[in-house]
Amino acid sequence: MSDSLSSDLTLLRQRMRHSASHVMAGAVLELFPEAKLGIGPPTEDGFYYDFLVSRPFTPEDLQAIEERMRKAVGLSLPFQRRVLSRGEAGEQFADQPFKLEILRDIPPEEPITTYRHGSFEDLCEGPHVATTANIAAFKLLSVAGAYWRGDERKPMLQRVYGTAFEAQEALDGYLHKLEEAKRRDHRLLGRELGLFLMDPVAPASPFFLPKGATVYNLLIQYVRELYTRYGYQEVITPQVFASELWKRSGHYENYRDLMFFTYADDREYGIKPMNCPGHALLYASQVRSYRELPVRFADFGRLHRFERSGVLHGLTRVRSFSQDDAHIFCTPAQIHQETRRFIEMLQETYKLFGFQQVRMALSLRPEKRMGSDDVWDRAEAALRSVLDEAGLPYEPKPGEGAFYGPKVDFFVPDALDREWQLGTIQLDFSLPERFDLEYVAEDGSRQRPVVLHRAMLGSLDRFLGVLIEHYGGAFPAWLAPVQAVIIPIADRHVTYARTVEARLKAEGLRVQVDDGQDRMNAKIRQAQLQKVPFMLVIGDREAASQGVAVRLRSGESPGTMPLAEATALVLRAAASRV
RNA sequence: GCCACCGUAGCUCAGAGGCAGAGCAGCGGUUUCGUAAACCGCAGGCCGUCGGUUCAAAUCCGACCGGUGGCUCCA
Repeated sequence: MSDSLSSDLTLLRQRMRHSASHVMAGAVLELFPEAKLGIGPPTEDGFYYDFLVSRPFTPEDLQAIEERMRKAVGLSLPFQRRVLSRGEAGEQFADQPFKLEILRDIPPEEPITTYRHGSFEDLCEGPHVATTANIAAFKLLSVAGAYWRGDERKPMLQRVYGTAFEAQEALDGYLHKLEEAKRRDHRLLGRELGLFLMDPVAPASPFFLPKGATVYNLLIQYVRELYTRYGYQEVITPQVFASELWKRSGHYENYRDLMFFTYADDREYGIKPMNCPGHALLYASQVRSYRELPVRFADFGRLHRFERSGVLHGLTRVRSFSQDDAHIFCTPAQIHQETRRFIEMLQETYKLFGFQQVRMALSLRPEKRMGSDDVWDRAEAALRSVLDEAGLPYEPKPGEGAFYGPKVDFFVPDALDREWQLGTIQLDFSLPERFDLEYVAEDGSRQRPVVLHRAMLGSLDRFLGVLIEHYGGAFPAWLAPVQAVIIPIADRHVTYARTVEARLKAEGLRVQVDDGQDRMNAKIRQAQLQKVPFMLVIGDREAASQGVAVRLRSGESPGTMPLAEATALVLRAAASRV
């Protein structure tokens, strides 16, 4: 599909979905005449409309609304645009307080327009499809609470979500994708594959079972290899710091609600939510020369953040986690080079995991900030030039930066085309000030370094959750917690199976013998369900020939081969990291 | 934190005022099998917790804890 075609389709869908939201609002008003209307825009995947109603919608209500919508679509009602004066509009929406509020916010020079289909007329810029019949295929999906204007101090409305497509097949495809996403849910796979569990005694804090811990540690091992190549030094820092530290770093003032505290000897301690203050102490522990910069401290320390209960989700939003975290202390002139090297490392890594398209967002100076304009100018320019040189598209986001510095966030689509934010690199002018960090420059003067907070995978817990969904639980051989299951057909084959096991283990492979009483068929089924990459079946023939019959989880069977050959096959797959 | 919904065996779920159920998993036995589920049996429960209504509560009501989908948040 060409770019112009795909953008035409995007526009068509936007219109259709916007129109569908109007049709939905019309249907809701027919069924709930007292409903007050919020807004009803199209979204990335569909549309929604917000309503203030006396009672929340039930699934039955959704059905009834959808039926009314189908009627309206069947009637091929034209969408008619109308330009109103402010007075007319005020009258038209006299009993719709939210619409009046929107009306007040429309700049005086802009025209007021409405769109009408049938007897329903809504304040709206448009555009819309020609008639309701153009809404080819739609479905209402869910209902949830949503604050008016996204403000938690404002009333909570009922938001009905739906989606619409230009053809039934496209809608079916989308619904199928939702099903597939459900099937790959890392919370289900995490249990089925024996990777991790959660327990109410530690809400939102994962327990990694042996298999999950294996994958987790393999990720760390991979990152450590990169660190060796890219010049990072790993450090280990405390878990709990007296509150003085958090006061000094500013976390106590700005981040306290998200921290856990503990008390001992009449002293208050904060459990670390971030590694940076600890690393600042390490940096400050000795006089630093410009010759040793950049200093890159990496830390896999466990972090705890008291996330609000409503935001928690599986491994992707937890209260206890580790990051592939590192802080780079460098001169302002080194920002460019350090950022460039980081992006190189990050792209190498994302490619390895099969995340092809990296999207980047560059968050620029906010209203409230620290550091001089000169420093911001140089920092932003440094980031821009790196991104431009990398030839990667990025979206500048004015005002979105943290008060302590600009940042770049990295997003990738997974196997189901869902986008995740993984990496980030954030400049920090505040931390060096607060900890009075210095280095001795060439001319002997004391200078202030800049700190770069950076992570490629982000929270490893979250990244593991993303990977589970990305791979659907079928980890590539290098990451699979069990790389091969050895399946003896009958008890008399167990002895030889143990020999095979010993041979593979000697090569550093993670293997298991299934010596249970099940039939071979059941053992294969079990290994398939556990998504083990290799199954090595051993019966009379194999035992006699000192070979193994190889089966892959794809269902392919390369057949029987000598043990040495099978070992090499598994080793190659594990070593290639693909 | 806010709105809605949900908590019954390890897992998936049935039971909706009157004796606590099934399948899978587990355990025991029989079977020794050639590429996705052998057969028979056994065991398994403070029905999330606390309180209330009732002769009687898994079931109705309330609070709390935990989870799910959104919203907000993600210095």
